[in-house]
Amino acid sequence: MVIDRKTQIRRAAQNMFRSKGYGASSMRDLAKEVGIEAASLYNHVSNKEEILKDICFQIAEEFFESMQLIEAIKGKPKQKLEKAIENHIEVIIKNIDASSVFFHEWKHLSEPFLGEFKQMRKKYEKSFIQLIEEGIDQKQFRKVDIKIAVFTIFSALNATYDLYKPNGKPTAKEISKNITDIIINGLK
Amino acid sequence: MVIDRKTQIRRAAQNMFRSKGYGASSMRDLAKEVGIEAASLYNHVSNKEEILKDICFQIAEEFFESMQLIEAIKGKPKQKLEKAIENHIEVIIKNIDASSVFFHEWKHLSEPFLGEFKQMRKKYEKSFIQLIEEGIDQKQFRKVDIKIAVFTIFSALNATYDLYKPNGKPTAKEISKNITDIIINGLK
DNA sequence: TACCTTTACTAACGAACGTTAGTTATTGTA
DNA sequence: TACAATAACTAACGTTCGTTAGTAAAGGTA
Repeated sequence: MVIDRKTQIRRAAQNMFRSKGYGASSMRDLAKEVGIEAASLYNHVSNKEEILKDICFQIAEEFFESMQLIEAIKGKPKQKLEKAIENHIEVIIKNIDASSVFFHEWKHLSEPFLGEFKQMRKKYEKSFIQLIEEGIDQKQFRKVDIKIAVFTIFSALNATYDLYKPNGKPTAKEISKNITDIIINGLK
Repeated sequence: MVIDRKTQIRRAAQNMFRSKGYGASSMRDLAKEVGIEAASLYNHVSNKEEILKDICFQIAEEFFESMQLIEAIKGKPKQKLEKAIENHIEVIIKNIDASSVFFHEWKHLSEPFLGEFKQMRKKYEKSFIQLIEEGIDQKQFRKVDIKIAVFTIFSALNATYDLYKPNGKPTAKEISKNITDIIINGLK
């Protein structure tokens, strides 16, 4: 399968930004990875930040889409939360480099993208908050501190980065199942 | 209280590395924050990486010390794990900027520090793994996938960064109690 | 064939980077 | 009072950075 230069640049950037960080990844490094000169990158992207912006916003899009599917479900909060976590982890795994950049490198965006980004993230968090509120209202969940719970869950989902190895064990499903299990049922 | 220049530099660096990242923090920025010229920094530190190294290794030291206290306790695994989590969060909160640097900027270390750092972290993780293994053996915990559990817990503890605001709500104790509660008992 | 678009190249720009050299003012100590 | 140490400064170094200008080769289209 042939992939075009822009995609090639994008993939190299995801990988490099993830492993070295945005600031430590130079356009020259990136060009070398792709196999062209640094100046040639500018035939495909307009500047360095655009690459970061595209990565961050595309992943944001994916998270949103997966959440919209959840909100359409007519199920109990517990099932919805389980599904939301599963979807979230799936998005991470399907875009393991890009989503790591999404989580850790967004702060290098400048305005107006930075503000827009933060807003989107807040909206996504709110969806999870509502899910847990619903669950508490319907007595499916204990009466936990919602804000702390949501941030704990979000952080816990980031374990995926340390756990997932392409084409290896544990599989995406196993990771998803186990993390969900710990969040819902705890260790005890 | 008078604090010496080196401490002043260290604190400014912790704060700047955390908010902008190591790569995006220049010695000139740092100097400005301290109120001196960039060159003057070199009267107090030998180079930029040394600052990062000192921050990372000092926090590593604190995590280790807190874990040694745990291992000396003669209690049940569940209590030990609870105490370990509590201590861990306490170290984070007591060094909120520095520990954030510890978690996110260590990758900018070069050898031999990088290798040494990774080794220390692995050792610390192993302590948690043993705690959970013990708990499963003694049937205080369910039979979860240990590796996934530990990484999930570690990640969950990082929620502290998003939750803790100096001299505000929620307090360190509240954060610690709630996160521990979710990890041990789950949402259900 | 003639032209346009695409994509690569080399060369270079100005800015910022970490760091060093050399100097000076201040302070503590003999 | 004389000397040494400390910590600040200015100036500059060589390097790397993101990016632009200008050009050439290749391929598609009229």
